[in-house]
Amino acid sequence: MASERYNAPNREKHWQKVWQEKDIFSTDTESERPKYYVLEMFPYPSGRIHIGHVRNYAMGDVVARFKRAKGFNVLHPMGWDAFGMPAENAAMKNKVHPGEWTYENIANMREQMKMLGLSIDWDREFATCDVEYYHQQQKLFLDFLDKDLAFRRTSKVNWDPVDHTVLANEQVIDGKGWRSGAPVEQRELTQWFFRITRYADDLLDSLEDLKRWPEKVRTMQHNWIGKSEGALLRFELGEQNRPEGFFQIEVFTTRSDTLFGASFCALSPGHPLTRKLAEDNSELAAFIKECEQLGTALEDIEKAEKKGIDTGLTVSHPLDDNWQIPVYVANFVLMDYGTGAVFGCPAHDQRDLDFARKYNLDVTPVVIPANEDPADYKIADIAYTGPGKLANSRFLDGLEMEAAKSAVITELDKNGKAERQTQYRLRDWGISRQRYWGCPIPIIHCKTCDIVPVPVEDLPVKLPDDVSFDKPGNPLEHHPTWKNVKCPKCGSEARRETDTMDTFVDSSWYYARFCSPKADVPVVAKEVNKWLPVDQYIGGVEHAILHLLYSRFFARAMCETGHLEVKEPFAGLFTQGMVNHETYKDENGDWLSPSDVRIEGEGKNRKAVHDRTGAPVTIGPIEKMSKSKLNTIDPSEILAHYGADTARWFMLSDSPPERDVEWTQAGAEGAWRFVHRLNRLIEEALPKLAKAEAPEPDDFDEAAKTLRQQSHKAIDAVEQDLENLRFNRAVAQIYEFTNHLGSATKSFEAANEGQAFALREAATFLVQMFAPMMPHLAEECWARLQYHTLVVDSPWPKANQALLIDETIKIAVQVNGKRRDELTISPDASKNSIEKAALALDNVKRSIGDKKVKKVIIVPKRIVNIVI
RNA sequence: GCGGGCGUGGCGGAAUUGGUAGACGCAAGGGACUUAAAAUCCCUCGGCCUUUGUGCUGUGCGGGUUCGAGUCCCGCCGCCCGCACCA
Repeated sequence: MASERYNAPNREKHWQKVWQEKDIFSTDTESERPKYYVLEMFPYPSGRIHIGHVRNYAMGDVVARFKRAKGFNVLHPMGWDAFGMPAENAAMKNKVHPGEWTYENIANMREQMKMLGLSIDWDREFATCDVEYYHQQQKLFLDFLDKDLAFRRTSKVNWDPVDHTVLANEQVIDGKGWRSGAPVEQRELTQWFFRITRYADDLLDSLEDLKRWPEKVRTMQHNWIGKSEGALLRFELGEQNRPEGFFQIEVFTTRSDTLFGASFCALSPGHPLTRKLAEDNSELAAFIKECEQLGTALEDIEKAEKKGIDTGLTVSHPLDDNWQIPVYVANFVLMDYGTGAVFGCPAHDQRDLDFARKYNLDVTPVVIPANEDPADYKIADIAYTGPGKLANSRFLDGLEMEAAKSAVITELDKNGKAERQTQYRLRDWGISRQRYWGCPIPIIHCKTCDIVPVPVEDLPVKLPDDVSFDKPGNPLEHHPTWKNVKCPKCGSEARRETDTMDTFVDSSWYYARFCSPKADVPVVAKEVNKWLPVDQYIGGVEHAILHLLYSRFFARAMCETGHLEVKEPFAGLFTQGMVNHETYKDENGDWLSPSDVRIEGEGKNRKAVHDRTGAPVTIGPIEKMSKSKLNTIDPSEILAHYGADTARWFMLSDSPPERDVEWTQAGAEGAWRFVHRLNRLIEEALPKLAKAEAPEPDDFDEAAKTLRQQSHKAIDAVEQDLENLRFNRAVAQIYEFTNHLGSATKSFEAANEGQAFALREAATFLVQMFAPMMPHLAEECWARLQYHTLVVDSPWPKANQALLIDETIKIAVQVNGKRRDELTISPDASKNSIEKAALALDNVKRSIGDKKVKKVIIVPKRIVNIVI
């Protein structure tokens, strides 16, 4: 009777075909059911799916299938984030066209993803490098331009002076270009920007409404926008040495209260005054050059040792003309934030303190903590940033910080030396990229008409196919004909904009495009307003700020340009953790792939050798899977061997989805065994089950009733876990329930009507509760249970509330916080009767001894604590 | 450097959100079945103790709040993510 071993890969193919033939996953656009839009962050088509993708898409698929079972009309699309640097790198390395490389990768990955059995509406698939997609994106750009949401200004880029090319931050390694090895320089280029700062306040305030976003993501975005209310202060330059045309330094500060603690002013290396001074100060010019070699990445700039140069200039203190303050140029002052200049108050800012110690500048505390005496309060190595009362500050002495801030601004405002100002850390979004493989910016530069948008009817501006990557730099720049065009306005010789858009632009509106993926407008209002916002968006935390903030900007910008009515694109967000794996190195210290490594022994004796040569291998730390460390697992081997259900189940088990997981062979095998166990269990239970259409009997014996309670509790618990994306807990529930059903299958009798019914109910529930996670096996079992339907179409069972309530519960009894016994009692027993019963327990009596009971704490349904 | 997060047995983790720490799974050990193996099934499984208990101890480390802390507060340590041109 025992069936053939379940051939998962084989049966999975079968069920995928059935779903496809019945067109199960095409979105029903006419449905009356409530909509539910599930979206996972779409993948970059690197060529092969990654186990992290399996985790991400398995989660999304569980949500999609679960919501479908709950009666929603589900939209669950998939596409490709297909523009970007890797395609160009491949082109340079392998002489293959980026487009060809990308589409080939997409084909491979699509095939792999289809093996996962995802409930995706593949009819809506697109790649961002499809002309049809970027055509619409170019229209959006022109609309943004119209509303002044797109504009040009200069900004700095990393410049490789040998390759004559712009470098991405990740291409700058220790201040040198990754290919040429030449020290990077900074260059000012005129580039295109999106005016995200227009919505700074709205992007900030609306975070509060995103109730189904992780708190940490909201906090990160809040800090990223970085609204700070402060003051703009003006320091007059001393007449000595000051360059022509410069009279003052403007400084933004949130700590105007510390103005009497100022001991220096510092300019950014990029400040106009710095530039001017450097013209005839070679030391300063060299310093600027040194700063520029750090590249444009903020991280590198802030990690660098704090350094400065005394310019020899002084400014007068805004509140005392006789007080001269030295002016430095410092590498930690950012040109992009505030005014590019700061005043330093070393006592109350750590960076300023470090700088002051290095250059022997005064450190005068002006804010004194409550428990300190102003007369002898000194700052050592740590700046004091907390609250306190002002001291050493003339008319401010004794004031609280906030009062002092106001007092300073009010005083300075009288003679125009200060005004209140709000600053944001958020900067406008630079979208220009000097690269080929991106969406062309639809602009023509004409000598007479200046910037001319490409007329909508002339769109799309297609990327030319005949490009060469032999020369470093942007192939569009070198293209002989593409670049040269006639001006659409005056007809004279003009040239195309050769910058393409940041790939973040592509991913900032794809969620909207999925609602009408074939339309010849960016979005069809009726569709997009019906489906948006995305009800559940799932992806990695690494996108917590940029991608999600840009998408929120785009929705707003698309509202302003009349495309959308929904300004928040993602109502629910879930950020899943990464998949990690052990790392391995051979004797030469080179990384090894897990597939080349054989593990021997267990626990402390565990060691690794090279699979083919037997050479010893060092087991390294468990790290994020990355190509450079070779610790990636190719899911296609897993899929071919164990099947999709095993891979999906394992990725959903154990680890909470928001946390990282480690891929282990043992874990995969455990999941695989469970697949077989379920299959066997249904097989074994079959002869004892009531008929599919059998009515509910009037009577159930104790055993049948217990199983029914377990079934209903399990379906209820799994429902709640899936609703809250706690997949690991749902998995544990299912394991536990499977154990119950396993015992019942052994002892129950087919002839006992109540037992047969309870058993069928349990088996049915079990299949339905694991169906979202292991959909293929579920169809297999569903068919075996003689239902002539598909489990994918079956509605989620409703738990019977009456079966969820226990007649008695156990609560712990503590004496002085230590557990001494437990009490079995009715869940609605009164406090009084609980206390009586608890005090009557032998163990409790012994623990109390002859001591006096001081207090009895009773939390109904939870605990009793007797304090003696 | 700045911002955010995480830390519980050999391992992944659970803990009704302040109420019996270790559910469930993996690994391991023992046993059953088998000519044998695989598969399967059953049992044990945080640490300590010449007191095996109604015992002590235990959630990264050190303090604190509370009748009660893995959970809250303060201070450390370690790891991870982001930092605007990787996607």
